[in-house]
Amino acid sequence: MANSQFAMAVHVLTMLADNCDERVKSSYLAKSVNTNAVVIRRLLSDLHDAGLVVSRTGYSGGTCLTKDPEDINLLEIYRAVSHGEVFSLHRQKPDKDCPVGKNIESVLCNLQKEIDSAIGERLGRYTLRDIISMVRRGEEVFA
Amino acid sequence: MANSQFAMAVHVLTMLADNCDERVKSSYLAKSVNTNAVVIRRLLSDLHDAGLVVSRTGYSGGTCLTKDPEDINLLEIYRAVSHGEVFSLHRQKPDKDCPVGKNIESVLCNLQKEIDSAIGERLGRYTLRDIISMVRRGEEVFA
DNA sequence: CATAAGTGTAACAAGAATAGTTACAATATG
DNA sequence: CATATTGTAACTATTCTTGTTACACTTATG
Repeated sequence: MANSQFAMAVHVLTMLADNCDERVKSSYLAKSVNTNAVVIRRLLSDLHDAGLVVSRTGYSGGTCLTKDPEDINLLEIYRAVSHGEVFSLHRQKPDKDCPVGKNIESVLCNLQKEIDSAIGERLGRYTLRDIISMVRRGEEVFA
Repeated sequence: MANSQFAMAVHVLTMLADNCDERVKSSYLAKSVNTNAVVIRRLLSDLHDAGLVVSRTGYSGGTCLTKDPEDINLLEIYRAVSHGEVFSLHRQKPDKDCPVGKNIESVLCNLQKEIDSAIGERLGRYTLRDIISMVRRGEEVFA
């Protein structure tokens, strides 16, 4: 199944950035993302582990960013929620008796790293502040 | 489940490049990749659609490359087998009544395109010939 | 021309990952 | 104490990829 955690994470963090002054509830985020509040809380748990948000339980609980939106870049978000790589290596180990099978994995593994770093470089260019600006510009454009 | 089509495709095409002079059988490829021959034939079908290989049925049938290895770059291979993007957008459409929900998708969609083009740029740097060289170098190193 | 060795592909089962749902303990406010 | 909220476990549902079986069709060869 397609993994939409990064999309949801950016969405959620943008909402939090847009409500820096208050604790935002998972049910509120869930409504905007159009999913279940538990799904949001699981996502927030990962973002918390990455040090991006902090939550409070109980009455008037909710979640806030730990930093200013301009200090959170998309690479951090990507790293916080994405397990795995751009493309996967072989599911079953190739045949070591074949000259190609024997070495193809390490070649692909290096390639994987190179692609990942290219993605990281690109994602690192944008902060949550940029996303907010783009979202707001979109609002004007399509209003 | 993790998608390993690109890894398998590079593996298979490398094998074909290593055996340019003969028609290679799906069972032979399957043994090196360590999977079922039908899985290989399905993959070859995609590669055929992309114009990278040509097959022949019947007795002494099999598959060959359509071009020299130096004329096939990794981006073509990636495009031939990968459906979908680096990260997925929302599974359910976000709430259009929320200012963020309303616009976040188009922002993420543009980001998706930008990341994809970064990947494409990087993959375009390498040809199948480069992969063969790397595989061979690996052979010497670990022999 | 019969047989053997292939590909192409459909149909289905198996496996794995993501997301959705329910339930409930723990926690904080008033 | 009553209420609202998070955190998380457990289970189900959905979706995607891979593996397997089966078989029609194609080609070379004796």
